Amino acid sequence: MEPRYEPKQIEEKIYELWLKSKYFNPDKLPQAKNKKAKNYIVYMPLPNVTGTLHMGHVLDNTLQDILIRFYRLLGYKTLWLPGTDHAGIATQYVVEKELKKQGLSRFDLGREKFIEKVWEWKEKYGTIILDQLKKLGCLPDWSRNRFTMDSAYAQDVINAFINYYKQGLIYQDIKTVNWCPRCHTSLSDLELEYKEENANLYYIKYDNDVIVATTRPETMLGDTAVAVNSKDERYKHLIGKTINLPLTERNIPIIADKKIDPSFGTGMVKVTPAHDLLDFEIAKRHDLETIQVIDDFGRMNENAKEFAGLKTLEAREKIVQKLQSENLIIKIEPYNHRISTCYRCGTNIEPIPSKQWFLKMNDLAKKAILAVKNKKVKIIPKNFEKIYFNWLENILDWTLSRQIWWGHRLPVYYCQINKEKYIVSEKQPTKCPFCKNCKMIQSEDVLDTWFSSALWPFAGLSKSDLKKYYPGNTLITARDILNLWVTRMIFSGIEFMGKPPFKNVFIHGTILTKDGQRMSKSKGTGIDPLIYINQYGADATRFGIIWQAFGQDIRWDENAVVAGSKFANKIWNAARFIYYKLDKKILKTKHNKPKPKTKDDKNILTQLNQTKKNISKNLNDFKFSRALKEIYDFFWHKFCDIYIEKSKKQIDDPKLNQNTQKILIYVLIESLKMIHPFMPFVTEAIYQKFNNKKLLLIENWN
RNA sequence: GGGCGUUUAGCUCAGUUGGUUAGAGCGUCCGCUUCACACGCGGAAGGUCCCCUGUUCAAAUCAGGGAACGCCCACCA
Repeated sequence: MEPRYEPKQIEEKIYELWLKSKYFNPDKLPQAKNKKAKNYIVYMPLPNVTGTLHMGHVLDNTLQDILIRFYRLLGYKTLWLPGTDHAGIATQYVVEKELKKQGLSRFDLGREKFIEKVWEWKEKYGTIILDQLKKLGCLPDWSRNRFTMDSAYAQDVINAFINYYKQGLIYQDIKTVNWCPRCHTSLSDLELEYKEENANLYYIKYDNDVIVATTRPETMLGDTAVAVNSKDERYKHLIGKTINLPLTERNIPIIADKKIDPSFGTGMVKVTPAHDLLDFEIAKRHDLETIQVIDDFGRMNENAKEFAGLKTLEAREKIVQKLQSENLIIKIEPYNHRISTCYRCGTNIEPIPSKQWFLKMNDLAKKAILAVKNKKVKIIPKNFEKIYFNWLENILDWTLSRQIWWGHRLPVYYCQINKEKYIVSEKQPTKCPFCKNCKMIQSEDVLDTWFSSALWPFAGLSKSDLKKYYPGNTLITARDILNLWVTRMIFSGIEFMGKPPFKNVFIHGTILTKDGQRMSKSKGTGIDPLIYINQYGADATRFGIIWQAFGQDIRWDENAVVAGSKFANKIWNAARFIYYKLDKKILKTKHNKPKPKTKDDKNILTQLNQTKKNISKNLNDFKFSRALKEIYDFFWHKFCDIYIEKSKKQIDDPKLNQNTQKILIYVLIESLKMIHPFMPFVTEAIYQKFNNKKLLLIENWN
């Protein structure tokens, strides 16, 4: 053994050993023969095929790997199901960015060619993260790896859609929805991000008595009413009157609605049902007309008359100028507010009316709420349950359809003659039931990518696996996708499998930079974890991240990785001491629990026992950092600093020599087992020096 | 506007049900190349536990109030 632990030379070989063993597959484990062996199942949060490993993946997957390795040692049949997500908008966006470098848009290529490009991208980059996970030492069941667009998976997606449709939960409607003019698609409420914007609040005189305040004057061309609060004494006399909408020939009514806040602006609000979600609601209540003035690409349309063709911001300027020339702008005051943007490309969202498919959420939400209330699913830490309930209790119907090209197309087929007529069908219909003649055309829309990822816990498993490996035990993920993904998996699982897909949801922290900023590629604050893996080794990197992962926010500190590499070296050297100090006979015999002969013997064996218990308890409670500190403290300060030092003298004593050797090797092997889930490479490498007949991977915890 | 979280050593963080001199890693200082490890060993310095008030024999810990920072949610145009 070298005096220094060199991870680079060892990690790859060790990983090969594990791969060869096939022990990542629960059916190939020694305990698979034991009918009483229980399952421990973790479904990996699907990495997107867009990118590369980041610190969040490192944390997320290390935690999962720890659990799987720990429960495998305990004798469970462990399944860690890996896969990748086609990640609709996200992947489409990165491929579009690639195309843009050549001056092309997806529309230049057309749908088929573009999708070919995306598949090329997927083939090229789809496995990068999975390969990186191998470097990290993560060992999911590679034999069961899935992609969310595999044909079996796609079939489950279609089945799910049809199932919901048959129950009457899916419907088509025209609503004002969140629209990304760049991605050219609708978005669900969860797919928005908010940005602070320094804007202006324009006070516009619509009539001598009617002054409205707005941040978006350009939408006024689509106004179909002015609204006041029905209790607002100032304006009671105006309700029911009709005024002329400036810059147009149209007359619009003044209406009363409870949602109007009398204290904002003048207390009078322009109502633009086509371009504001609240206004759309108000219009529904008052049966107002919807006039669209902004098109899919964020430009003014023909309804905007002389302003047609202008981008919204240009139109805003022009319209304000014109209003000013007519003395209709009373004042302009600076106003900060939050605007919604597309969570993938950052473009400002434009609410526009659009025909989309929706999933009724009421009943599904109730089931998901109940699952947590009845403790069928536990969310840890518990305060996240509030976020979960809050979202579900105020839920709106889910906009399922997207107008992008990369994804699962809706199993909806339209008649070519009567284009409003459609059927929902698993396969391309042979005959159109409406005109009896045409070849029906499949909907151009694809499903929200989260609709398919919501099915992951069962769509990722084969039929025979479903019986064995559903539901799972634990889901580990970050808080930002709790509702986007976890909640939807829960109600999908209940809906299609009759049971929630897992019992525990553990939400870990978010990794920030040392000065508390969010890590992000665009800000340049992201750190590539491979730097640490290459410099310090995978074990040290894992150690570093778990060491810090106590709370919800983790300010990344490289020093923890340094501590990890020192610890790996310490373990290596303690083993090296024992390896060279002990009689070869004792090394090779089975290491049964020895009896203590001295006070120091007794202490170390007691402490070992206690540490083992503490680790089990902490891992059971998802207190990973705590467990790591336990074993760190035991191994370094109790075993190395005290016992190994004392053992040097005991070995010199003929009466104690043999027994002390037995204790040394026993405590070492037991420690390797405890450290293994956290630092799998160095522990397995050492174990192989002592016993190359078996893998530490499948040792017995007790 | 609602909800949540954080605030402890120079830095990153522990501190479980209130109980001796408040801990770890990294850093700093001093000593040591001792035959597992200098990525080491032995030792040391370093804290108004954010502030105020209260409960208590006893508060980093509990209660009330406040401040700073951060996050999430919401249809104030």
